[in-house]
Amino acid sequence: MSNSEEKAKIFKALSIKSRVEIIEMLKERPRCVNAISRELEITPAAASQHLRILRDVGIVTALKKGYFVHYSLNESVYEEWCSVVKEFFK
Amino acid sequence: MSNSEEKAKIFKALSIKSRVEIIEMLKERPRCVNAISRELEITPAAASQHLRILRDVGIVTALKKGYFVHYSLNESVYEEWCSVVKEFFK
DNA sequence: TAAGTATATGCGTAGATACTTAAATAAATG
DNA sequence: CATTTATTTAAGTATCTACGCATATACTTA
Repeated sequence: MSNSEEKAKIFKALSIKSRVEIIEMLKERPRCVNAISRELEITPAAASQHLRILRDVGIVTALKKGYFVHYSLNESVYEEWCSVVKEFFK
Repeated sequence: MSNSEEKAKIFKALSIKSRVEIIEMLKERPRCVNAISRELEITPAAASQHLRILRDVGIVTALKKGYFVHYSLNESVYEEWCSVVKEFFK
């Protein structure tokens, strides 16, 4: 994947308000789908779908605990994104 | 516009490889549509449409010179985007 | 004014995307 | 085992998007 394709991929994952907000929330602490959907006032299905997209690009990880799924920020991918984006916006 | 909506708007404008590349090019120096379309190997029409989208969000400006239109980065908007993005990725 | 060049725009198409509802799956618990 | 709760997935719909082509517009120059 070319450099600009990589950047576009990152930006695309964050091109929707709900997903930006999910990342902001997960920067504070991990949360389950229900908590996310309640805070963002979207249906659990919609939250789940956004989380799948974020999982697909690796920025969040899911950990099943009982019937809750705890989503958290993937710190190493986040750091990677930080450098890529800072390199673009320098 | 909410803070995360603003961020999503910025990310969305950059969610396509061609547009990321256009910004990279314009960071170097202004260019006309033809130069952009040739460098990116896309039709002038496609370049023009991407430039319109980038113009709509204010990140580039168009300056007509004869029958060339010189596109350049809007430095102040770019600086604004830098702070918004750096605040998100800190 | 005719021809050539640069850019913009309208329109159609194919594919992507976001969202909703409903059903399926999985785990906990009475 | 039946019920409840959390999450995912499927299916459907509406909307958006990128792109190409054709055409229009604008400007230059012979």
